[in-house]
Amino acid sequence: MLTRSEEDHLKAVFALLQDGESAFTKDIAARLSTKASSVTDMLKKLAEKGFLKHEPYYGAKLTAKGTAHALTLVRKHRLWETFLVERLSFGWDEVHEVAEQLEHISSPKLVDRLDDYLGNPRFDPHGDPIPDRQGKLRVRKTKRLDTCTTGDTVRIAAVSETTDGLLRLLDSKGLRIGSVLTVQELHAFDGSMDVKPKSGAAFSLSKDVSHHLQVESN
Amino acid sequence: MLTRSEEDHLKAVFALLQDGESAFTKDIAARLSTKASSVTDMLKKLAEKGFLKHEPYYGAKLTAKGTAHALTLVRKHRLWETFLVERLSFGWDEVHEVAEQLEHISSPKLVDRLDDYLGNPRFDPHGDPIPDRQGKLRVRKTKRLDTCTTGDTVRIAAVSETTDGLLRLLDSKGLRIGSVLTVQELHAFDGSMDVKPKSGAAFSLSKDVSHHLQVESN
DNA sequence: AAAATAAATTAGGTGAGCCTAATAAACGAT
DNA sequence: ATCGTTTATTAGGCTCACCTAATTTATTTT
Repeated sequence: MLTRSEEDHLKAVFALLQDGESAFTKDIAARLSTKASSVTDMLKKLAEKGFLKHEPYYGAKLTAKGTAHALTLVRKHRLWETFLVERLSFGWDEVHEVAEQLEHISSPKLVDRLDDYLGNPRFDPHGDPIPDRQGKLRVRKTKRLDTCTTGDTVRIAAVSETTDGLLRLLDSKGLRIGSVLTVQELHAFDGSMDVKPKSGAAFSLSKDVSHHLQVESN
Repeated sequence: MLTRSEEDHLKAVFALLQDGESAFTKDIAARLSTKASSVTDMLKKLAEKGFLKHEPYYGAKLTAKGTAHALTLVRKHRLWETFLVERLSFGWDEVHEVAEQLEHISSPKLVDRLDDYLGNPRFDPHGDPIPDRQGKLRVRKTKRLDTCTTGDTVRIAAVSETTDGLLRLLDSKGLRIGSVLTVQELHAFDGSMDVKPKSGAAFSLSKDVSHHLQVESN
């Protein structure tokens, strides 16, 4: 059994590895708002328990066991978010903290029943894929909005950074998962782009925003 | 903010006081499977924080603040049990441990939304009353089955000790909340009684069992 | 390649929440 | 009323998950 803190560290490692390279001590610490030395302690413990490999000074890599456990956490987190939004009418921008607590509830039966109750959803309210019972992640072929070019018409599939600020900004523009929009113009000097939603007036999105929107071709 | 352990101690005190007299150190320790000395520590802390009054050697009494907080815990526990049984098809005898975890999730919004989602139920699957948003407990006038006499026809309203053993025993006899039965004969020598369900053959219930069944007149 | 810088680890300390053992208080029986 | 038993508290110690400060390793700059 893992403690809540151990699970948080495991999830942080998993999340960092998802985004590309190694998970470094300082990045894990930043993500969890703790200090590097605390992270080192934890990495040693998790390595001893067989959830990851810790290469001192070169970060951590997950073992199969660690990946499997991290996926159950992601599964729980996203299922609870789905429950909160779809059944309890929470806004998609206010579910994160609560799901952060709920994901640590330990009851395999509960997770699977919840999954069935929600109709075995494939994606959560942010458009992120929900691992299935076996821990398989179904991925979609998406690209970042900031890699699109003029004329592309795409559907928003996911938001990769779920900060309150970004989520509220999107909400204020009327954007959500599934929104369809066309790229109208690219501004090279600051990376911003003008986009036009299917219905409504065009507006501008900064690079900061478009970088975090995963889209699929329409 | 209270820690999980503090909340567990608070709830134990509340539960003991419900059943009558003072909450003594040893009883709290027994309920939480810890040692008396640990409980003393915790009682001091909770007293300092204003949730209870600790009279050394004479147990603990809750303050208004303590009672209010305990009631929010009871509310959460019973709402989650209701959710698990009514929405996720859990058996009423397998929800306790999970609800024990869920009750510590801290989000007032979540509790109230869940309450609405479930249709503001007044009683949980064990027949115990669910405190409302203001912490008010609606009580029913019930008596224990072992205080009934021959000829009484009553409906099972609640089970006061929710051990797995007792719940399964009831299940095996076909008894549940709402079951109606008639007292047929009392056996003074061991306190057992013969009861006949509305449909089906009569059987015997030990004092141990009838003592924990809260019933209301039919 | 030596020096400066950045990052990670180690060493050592703290508070929370538990424990055991020792002591003190309350209670029940004679 | 005193003795013996039960129960509670205190004293002191342990582990866990954090911290700061010191040290070591890796990387970048010159």
